[in-house]
Amino acid sequence: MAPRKVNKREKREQIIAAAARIFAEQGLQQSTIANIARAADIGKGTVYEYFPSKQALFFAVMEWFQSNIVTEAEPLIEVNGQSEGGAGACLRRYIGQMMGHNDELRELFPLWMEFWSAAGTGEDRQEFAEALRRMYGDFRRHIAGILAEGRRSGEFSDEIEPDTIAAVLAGTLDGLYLQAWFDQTFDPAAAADHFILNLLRGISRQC
Amino acid sequence: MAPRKVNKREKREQIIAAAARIFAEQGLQQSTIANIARAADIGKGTVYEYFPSKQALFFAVMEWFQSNIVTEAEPLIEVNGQSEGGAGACLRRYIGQMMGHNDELRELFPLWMEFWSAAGTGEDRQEFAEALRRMYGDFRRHIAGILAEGRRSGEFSDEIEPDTIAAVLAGTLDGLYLQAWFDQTFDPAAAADHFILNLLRGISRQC
Amino acid sequence: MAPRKVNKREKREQIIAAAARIFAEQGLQQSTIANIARAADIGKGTVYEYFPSKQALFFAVMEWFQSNIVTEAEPLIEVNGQSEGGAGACLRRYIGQMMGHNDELRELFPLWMEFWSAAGTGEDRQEFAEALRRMYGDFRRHIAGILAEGRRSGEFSDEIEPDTIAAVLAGTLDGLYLQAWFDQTFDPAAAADHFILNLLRGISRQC
Amino acid sequence: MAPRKVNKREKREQIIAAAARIFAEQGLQQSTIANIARAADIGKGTVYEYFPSKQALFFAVMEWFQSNIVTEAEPLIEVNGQSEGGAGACLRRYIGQMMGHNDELRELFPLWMEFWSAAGTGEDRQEFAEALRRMYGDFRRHIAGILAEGRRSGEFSDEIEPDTIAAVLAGTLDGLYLQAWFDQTFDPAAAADHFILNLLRGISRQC
DNA sequence: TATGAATGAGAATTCATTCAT
DNA sequence: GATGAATGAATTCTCATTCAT
Repeated sequence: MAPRKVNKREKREQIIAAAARIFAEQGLQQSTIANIARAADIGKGTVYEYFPSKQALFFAVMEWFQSNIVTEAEPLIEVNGQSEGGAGACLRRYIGQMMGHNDELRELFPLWMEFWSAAGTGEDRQEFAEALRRMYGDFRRHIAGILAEGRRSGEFSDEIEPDTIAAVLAGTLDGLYLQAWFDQTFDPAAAADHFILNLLRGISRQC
Repeated sequence: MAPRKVNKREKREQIIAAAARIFAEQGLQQSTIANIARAADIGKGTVYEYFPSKQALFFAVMEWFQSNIVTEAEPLIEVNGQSEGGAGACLRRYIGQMMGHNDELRELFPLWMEFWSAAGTGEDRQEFAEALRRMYGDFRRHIAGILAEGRRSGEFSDEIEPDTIAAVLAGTLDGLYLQAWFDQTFDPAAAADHFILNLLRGISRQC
Repeated sequence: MAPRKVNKREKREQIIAAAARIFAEQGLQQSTIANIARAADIGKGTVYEYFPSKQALFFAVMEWFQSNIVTEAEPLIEVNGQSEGGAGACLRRYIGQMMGHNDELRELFPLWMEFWSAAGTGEDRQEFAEALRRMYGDFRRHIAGILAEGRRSGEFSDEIEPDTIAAVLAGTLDGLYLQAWFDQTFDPAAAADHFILNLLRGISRQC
Repeated sequence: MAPRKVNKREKREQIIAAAARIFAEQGLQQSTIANIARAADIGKGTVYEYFPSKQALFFAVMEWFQSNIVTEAEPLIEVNGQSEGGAGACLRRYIGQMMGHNDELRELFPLWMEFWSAAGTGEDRQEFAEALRRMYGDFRRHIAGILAEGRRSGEFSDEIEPDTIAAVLAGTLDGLYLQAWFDQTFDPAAAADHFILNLLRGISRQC
């Protein structure tokens, strides 16, 4: 009455993980379903048991990426918000966390470029752009929250616009990774910290 | 003696311009040689008289992009470097120039994403990465030059690392465009200015 | 002793009925085993417990169709053969019966086209052609029997060839359904009757 | 300035002819573009230079079939309508012509079955049904014209309905071919003639 | 030099069938 | 017996590239 018992959820994750690796290595276009299936150690057809199309699989990878990476840093804020060292310290910690992802994720960075590309052109760009908007939205909100808190507490100048700065910082982190990708000698975490320190000085009230 | 030499160069440019438009609209993958040829108002085979392959054409677009866009802001520095308002004002002007490109170039922005994608994955990524490195290098050098000048003149703090901040700023501008691409309500030029003002305050000596 | 014997036969019928519906709706090619299984409310694998292949299932549908439809009109002849109104009236009734099938069967008409297609081309066409030959044979024999009876009794001309006319009439009925299928305004039963009346006049002795 | 010079019209016909052969031999489904291309002695991709899809090619075959076969008999009527032997003789000639197509066309008969199948089920059935309607319409109109002429001239009974009889006869011819397909011993032309003679007797005034 | 007709390698996707449970 | 997860053969269609004219 019952066929082979598999954990569909788990297998789905397994395929996504394999696909993420392949997509990161070869790009969306060069990655073939055959490659991905081989990497996931399953048959080509099996991929289609879990995802209706290559595009859908790519989108699933994107969502998986979001939950694993962007969301990962969230706890840092809620808990430590004002406690240790104020908003400035919190911001440094948060940015540091974002830049210091483990190596596995670092290897997946080219995925970002594929996400951008997918959102920039192509049939389903709206869908991809929307997903990216959501990712950036999360991030912006976190940063803006910290900045607003700092402004409210008097740590930061009244004149700063938390939303604007948060948006720019979101872009900054992307750009840092990008620089690091193209210039292997570049240390994005250290650069980010130096930069943030100067920025913090600029937005501090006592400045 | 060489009756069509000019013609050749012109036609090459014409193809590149058409290709840039198509690549920006449809992405590298979706753009077909047929489309590009049609957009350039020539035959498919003619494209191959000027470029050995699609890949090579894409690369040529990249180089054309660099000369047209990145380099465009260069004069601003040399000429106005220290003259009007010091290094801070110069930096603002330079960034403003970079963010304020005309509409034609704005429409070509998706090309960036394609460049990144090409440099992140794929067979010839090294070549593309190298080209991007060069583009960013130009930019970094300009910014670092302004910052170093400001530091030398005493306008900026001794502790700033011009190269690091320049690298981060390069990334920031990319990120700003990206934010604007995904969020149509976002004004990258205004955001950049607000951000830069705060940063300048942070790196100023008197702070 | 054989606790599920009946169940087996019933389930087989259930699958055939579902398959007939799906085949009629979607055609042999477009119908998937998955669709059929779903329509029969069983698992995909279960279909293979009852039929060795899709082709075999299709063939089973064909045989089921024959027993349900073609054979259905048979009793009309044996019983009423000469009794009511002679051979001519009998022929009209028989044809009328064939054209007046209930709606369920009318919906299954596209199956005929699939049968033809299967018998016309493809690997196993011989097998399908043989089955169709049998179906048409039944029908021809019925008609030829009526015609021969009418000739014997003097109702029809001596010169008619019952087998030939029966064969043509078999084709005529197919063609009528076909016309009706493509032209929804066409009433095949009425047309058949008008036609048969004229034909009967032509084969009558007194003509 | 000018590439390889080919007669596109001719090549199109060549592909259609090859496709018709393959479709007739193997059926729509079993025929692959690869087979067709091989039969037409061209590359796979070339097929797509002339037809956007397999479906479209099949449709083109259908239209080609119509112009070659149905239309072929048309001249017979206009010219000989009443001249030689009256409407009855004309009808016999016309039907004879339809049944007596040359061998090449006879071999293509399975195409009909594929046309029906395509029109009975599948995505684009409406389009195919419409095309068949048109073919049958031509045929019906020819026959009905002859019958109406015969009725007007007093050769046929006033009570016949030319349109109805024409519709049934259209179906009859289909059916005859079908019978002949399944029963190789059956001579459709002879059978048709015997049948038509009896029918003509039935619709004649003096009967 | 310019062209576009021809090509075939390659990729996504489908689905009948198998088989472990 | 019943099931549906897994599979890969097979097929359609795309498109960069070649080359005869």
